[in-house]
Amino acid sequence: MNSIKYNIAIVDDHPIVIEGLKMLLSPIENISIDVCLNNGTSLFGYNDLSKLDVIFLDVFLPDINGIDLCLKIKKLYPKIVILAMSSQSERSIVMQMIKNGANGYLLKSASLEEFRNCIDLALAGKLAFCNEVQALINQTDINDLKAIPRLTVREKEILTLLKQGKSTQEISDTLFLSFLTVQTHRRNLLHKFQVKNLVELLNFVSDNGVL
Amino acid sequence: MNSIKYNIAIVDDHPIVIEGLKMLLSPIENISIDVCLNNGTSLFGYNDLSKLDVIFLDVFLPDINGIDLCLKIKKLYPKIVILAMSSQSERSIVMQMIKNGANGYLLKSASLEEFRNCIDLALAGKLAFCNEVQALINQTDINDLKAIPRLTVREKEILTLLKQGKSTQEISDTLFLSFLTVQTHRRNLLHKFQVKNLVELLNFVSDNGVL
DNA sequence: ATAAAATTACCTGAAATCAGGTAGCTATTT
DNA sequence: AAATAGCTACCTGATTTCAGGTAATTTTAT
Repeated sequence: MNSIKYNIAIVDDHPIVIEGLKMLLSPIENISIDVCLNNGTSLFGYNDLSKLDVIFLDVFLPDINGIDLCLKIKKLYPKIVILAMSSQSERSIVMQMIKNGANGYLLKSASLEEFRNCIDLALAGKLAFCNEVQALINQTDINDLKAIPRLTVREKEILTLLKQGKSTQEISDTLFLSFLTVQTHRRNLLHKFQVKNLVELLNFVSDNGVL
Repeated sequence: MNSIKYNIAIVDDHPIVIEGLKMLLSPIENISIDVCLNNGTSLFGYNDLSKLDVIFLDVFLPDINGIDLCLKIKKLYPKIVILAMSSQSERSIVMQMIKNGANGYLLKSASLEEFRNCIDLALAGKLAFCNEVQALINQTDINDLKAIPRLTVREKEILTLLKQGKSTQEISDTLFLSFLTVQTHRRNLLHKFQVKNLVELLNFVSDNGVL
């Protein structure tokens, strides 16, 4: 056997999942698990990032949004195959992940056969989805028409505080901004998301994993 | 070595987690993994249930609530050690699980060392928690002092609509009530839950599984 | 049967949100 | 150098929420 070895990285904040993946990947001969990380930022501290062929990427990480992380990696190294993993199967998240260049999407509830199939497909350079996600992709959903707006840093800050139940006054106090400025940001957020009040905004945000 | 072998069962709907646990448990000599299941009901179809010593039990299962399942198992076989596992660390859930007889609670984000420690502790018949959960248990939480108020039927109806982002006017229209009546109910809800605005109310409701 | 709880509804007034507009300043990109 | 995007801040006015009170009617429980 002189076949090329694929260099693999696993990024997941659940050590137990990393172990499971190792177990799953160990019988496959032409791969080597180079590095396992439990957060997103340390990936950029990894020296041999450019040498990686495949990254197993958890969508929900403690530090960085997996969706944004995927885009960052792909911008730097478009050739790296990214296989997204998560526990929940929210259509919008799957779609965003694919839009950001992910080569596949696996639910952690997928069977071992599905995992193996997806790994094979991904190594072969194809898009790979577990059954449940595949079904999700096939159905055309209404929520897709409503694109998820891109938020600025300030807007994210304010949105986070709104989520905690803070009032405009409290937000302006904590961020050292004018009351009127915060009002403007709130209005812009409602407008961007096409919703009519704060609760609808927060519902959309949590349903679509915006933050 | 003629030490007694512990009979272990793993109940989790994520095959990858089962693999991870197998990997983790495999080096430990005095245990044998008897059965791995991906749902709760099939546990009762398992013939040698009474012979089990330890069950690793996922809290969120597709068919049965892990909290209820724990109680059922403990009623039938109080001697079986149950180690609960979940991804989220919600205090109320951890507390309920312990109340229902669980011998430990592990987050899937716990380190491998924490897993090993907890397994050792549990096998020794002690309560076992990962660090994060232990911290959760130690802190006397404000939410505990704040007892969950009992809601009337009407209040539940209105709360459900508020959760959907409906305004007072919309609620009064859908429930055929006066605008002023709905206002009164809203005020009563805010007062009952000791919160200052709608978002805080809805946060409390979803954090404590009120509805 | 009577008490307690729930539901409905109103009044008043303060506070906050929502909606439209404008506008200066800064940083970044082309 | 000019254009674009982001952040800041103000004005006005309508609408909604929040907070206090009272009170009649209906339902539920003892």
